[in-house]
Amino acid sequence: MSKLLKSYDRSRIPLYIQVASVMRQRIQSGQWAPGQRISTLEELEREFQVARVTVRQAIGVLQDDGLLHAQQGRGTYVSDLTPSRHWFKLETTWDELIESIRDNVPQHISLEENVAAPALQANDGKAADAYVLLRSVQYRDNEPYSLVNLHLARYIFDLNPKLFMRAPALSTIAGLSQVKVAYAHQTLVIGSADPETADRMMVAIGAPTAECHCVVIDDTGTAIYVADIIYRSDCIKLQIDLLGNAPTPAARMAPTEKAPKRPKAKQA
Amino acid sequence: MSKLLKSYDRSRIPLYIQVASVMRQRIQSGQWAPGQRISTLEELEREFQVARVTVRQAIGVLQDDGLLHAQQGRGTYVSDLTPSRHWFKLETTWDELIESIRDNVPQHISLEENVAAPALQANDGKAADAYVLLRSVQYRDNEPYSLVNLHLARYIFDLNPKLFMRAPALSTIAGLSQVKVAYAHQTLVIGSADPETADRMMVAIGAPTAECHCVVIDDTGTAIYVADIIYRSDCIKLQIDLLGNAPTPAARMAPTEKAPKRPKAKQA
DNA sequence: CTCAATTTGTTCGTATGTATG
DNA sequence: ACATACATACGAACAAATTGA
Repeated sequence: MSKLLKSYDRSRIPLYIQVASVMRQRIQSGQWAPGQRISTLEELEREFQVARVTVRQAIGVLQDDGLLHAQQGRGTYVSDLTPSRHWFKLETTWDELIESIRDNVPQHISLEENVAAPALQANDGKAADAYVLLRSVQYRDNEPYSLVNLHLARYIFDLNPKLFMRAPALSTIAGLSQVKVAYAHQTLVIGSADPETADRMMVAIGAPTAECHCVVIDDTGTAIYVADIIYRSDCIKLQIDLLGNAPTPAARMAPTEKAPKRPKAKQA
Repeated sequence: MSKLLKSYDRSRIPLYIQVASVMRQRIQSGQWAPGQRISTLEELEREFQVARVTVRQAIGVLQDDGLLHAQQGRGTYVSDLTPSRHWFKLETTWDELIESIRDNVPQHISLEENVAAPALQANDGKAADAYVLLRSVQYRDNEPYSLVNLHLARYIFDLNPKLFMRAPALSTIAGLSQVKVAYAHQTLVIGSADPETADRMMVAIGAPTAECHCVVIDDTGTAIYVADIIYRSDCIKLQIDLLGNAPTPAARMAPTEKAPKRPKAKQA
C-alpha cells in the first residue's frame, strides 16, 4: 500500500478498480477526448500514487471495455468511438411521463392477485382495500434498464385487466375515464442492486441504481398506483425544468385525449 | 470461486463487499427492521451462494458500521438504533429551490477570475463573454454533502462580488433586479467520485454520486449561471410533483416576499 | 441439570487476486 | 518479469455460547 493512502482506504474496493473508475469517468465526460493520447504511465503513477502495475491493471479494465488501447512505444489512446451512454430520459411532469412511456412494452415477470398493501410514504394517501402486484422488466434496444414492482389497486386493475397486462399501467390509467387522478408524485434516491435486480438488469451486485417511488392518488385520497422502479444508474438522466416554461419541442402539445395507442411490440 | 458465479463476476468488486452492500440496503430500507434477528449464516450462505467466511466478512463490515451485532449461539441482530438517513431534499422548482438553499453557507475553495467557458449542453443557451469560476463545498451538520463548480458570467458576478462570495449564488441572482431570468433547468445523472471529490466529500473513490448540471439563462439567451454540482449519493432525495398541485404543507405557504416574483410560470 | 439443537466463532489448507518495489 | 506480502474466497471441520425441552 502506498504511503499516501489517505482517501483510498475509505473503501475496501481494489485500488485498480478505483483508478479505472476515475479514468472511465474522464472518458465518458469528455475530459479525455476520443482519439486523444492520455498521460504516460509515470504521470498516472504520480497522480494516483500507485504502483505502475496497478495503473496498468486499471488500463487493462478499460481496454476490455473498449475505451482505451495501449500501444508499446507510442502511448495509450482513448478509443475513437467511445460508445455514448444512451440516456433514458426520466420525465418529471405527468403529461411528458405518459407520453414518454406510451409505447413501452413491459416484459412481465409475475402477477400476484392477493398481496399486502405497498409501503406508503408521507403524502402517499391511504391504501386501497386490495392490490394486485405486477412485476416487470423494461427493455430498450433489447437491453434491460429497469425493474418495476407495481402495486395496482385491485378495482383499478379489474377495469381492464388485459390492457394492464399489455400496456404501461400509467398510460392505461390516464386513459380510463372512470378514474380521477388527484395527485401524482415520485421520489428518487440512489441505491444499490440486490442479487435479483443485478441479475435482471445485467449489472453487478451492489452496482448503483436509481430507485424511483411513483404514486398516483385518486380523488378519494386512495393510492391506486404505487410503483417502485429500480433503474440501472448508467442509463438514467433526469431533466428538470425549474420554471416550467422550457422551450423544448413537442412534449405536451397533444392533450392526452385518448387512451394508450395500442403499443406496437418491439422486442420478442 | 464458486461454480455459481453467475452475476458476481460482472463486477471485480470483492464478494463480501457486494454482500454487505445488499444487507446494508435491507437494513436501511427497513426490510430488516431494527432489533430483528436476521437469517442464520447457513441461510445467508445459501441465499448468496458464498462461503461461510465470506458472509461473516460482510457481517463484519456492517458491525463496524454499527448496523449489526452478532452473538455466539443466539444469532445476528439489526441494531436497535439504525441511524435513519437524513435526506437532503433536492427541489425541482425554482421557488422551492431558492427557498431551500437560502440559508446555505458555501465553504469556498477557490475563485478563479479568468476561466474558459463552461461545457454547455443542449438548451443551455449561449456562453457569456467571460466567466468566473467559484468552487465550494456545501455542509450540513458539519458533514460535507456536495461539491460545487460554478461558472458565473463575469458581469453578473461584478454586480455584487461580495454577496456572491457570502451567499448562495442562485439566491443572489434571484434577488438582483437587473437580472431577468428567462429559463432555468437542471439535469441529473449518476456518476462516481473522482479522487478530489472523494476527498472532499469523505467518501471512497468511485463511490456513486449524483451529478447535477444546473443552468440559468437570461432574457438574451445567455447562460449566466452554470453549476456542476456533485452530491454524495447517500443523502440525496428528489421529490417530484408530477401534476404541480402537491398538497404538501409549508414549502410555499409563506409568500416569500423578497423572492423573485418574475418567474411564476407553473402549469395547472 | 443435562442433553440436544441451534447458531455464531475459529482454524486449516488451498487457490487465486491485489499491490508493492 | 520477478519476488514478496497481504487480501480474498472456498469448503470443511471443530469450538463455544445460547436456548429450550
